[in-house]
Amino acid sequence: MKVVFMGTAELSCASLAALANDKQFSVAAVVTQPDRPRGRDLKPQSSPVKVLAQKLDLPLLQPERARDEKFIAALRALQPELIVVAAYGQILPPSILDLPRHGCLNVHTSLLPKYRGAAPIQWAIAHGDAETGVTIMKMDAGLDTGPMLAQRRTPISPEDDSASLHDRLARLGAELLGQTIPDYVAGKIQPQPQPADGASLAPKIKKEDGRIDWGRPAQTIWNRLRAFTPWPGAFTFFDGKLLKIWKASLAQEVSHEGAPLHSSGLANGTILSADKNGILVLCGKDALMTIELQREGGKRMSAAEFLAGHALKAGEKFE
RNA sequence: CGCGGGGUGGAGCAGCCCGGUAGCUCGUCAGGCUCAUAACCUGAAGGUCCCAGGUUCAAAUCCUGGCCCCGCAA
Repeated sequence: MKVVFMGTAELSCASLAALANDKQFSVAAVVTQPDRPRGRDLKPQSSPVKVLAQKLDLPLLQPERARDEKFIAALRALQPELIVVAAYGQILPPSILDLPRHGCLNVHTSLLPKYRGAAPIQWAIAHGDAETGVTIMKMDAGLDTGPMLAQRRTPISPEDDSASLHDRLARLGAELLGQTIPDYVAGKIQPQPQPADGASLAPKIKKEDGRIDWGRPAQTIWNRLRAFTPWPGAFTFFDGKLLKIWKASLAQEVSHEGAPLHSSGLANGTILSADKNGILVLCGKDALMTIELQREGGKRMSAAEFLAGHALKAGEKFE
């Protein structure tokens, strides 16, 4: 069956690979975003999908805008029977959605209708959800509102951050896609409308989302830290410099000099202790044990390494 | 040439502005203390100060050119 694949991010690559490796599919073209300035020199860089497509020796299309008439004409000329979309990064017009006989399928990394939008993985962790998953749906004109074909769940563990969950969901999505398409095309799966209840949006993450608000409960900060790792990273300021926190653990029932924390009178963000186990920081509720961090311009390192070169004393504050 | 920080014993940093014996915290090793320890005390080993030129009586330090790492930005 002739398919066209549309994707841009790293997440898309597993799905593209699955399609390309499966003999029942023939990938007529790969559509990805144009090369964008990236990296330290701000030079245009290929998207991960472009790199993979070139490696697989697949035809590549990089329209500036997906709704461009010329691009749509080119797409139509390929006569795809199905279009598969995964983290492409542009809204597709109805003329594309209706172009292939079997429509457009999308791999979305959440249990729809929860977390529609750009950053479902991150928000599932940030909200402390016990599980998330991946959904294959038939695209319609709305934002991730199309009827669903298949879903698969995965638990979110305390060790998960967005990087680990991303990789797992990318794999799951690719697997599920390969299993679902044949049944769908054969008419064995009827797309089911998304439930009206439980819908929510997972908006794009902004840099500022990574800024730690020490006034929040440690549990919340910890969830957000894992959600925003590796990007944009959970960060705070110390000594006027940006300080990223890569890893931390929750420290509940902490006391300060024998007294419960909330009556200590200390400001949120205050360093309660600093030793090789980590840097313990007071939060709105409980405390956060910082165990891996990185100063701006510096390398990522353990708290013990950091403390060897930066004299941190109890009582100083993270801002 | 988008902006900026950095490369100093094994790790993390100071010293550089204002050239003149390379220092700190930790690790390692040896000894001591201890029922014992990741604790404490004493001592020791370990460095082409990223590379190549230049200036100078003298360069980690000043100048020029490279290489590498990182933050911002995307």
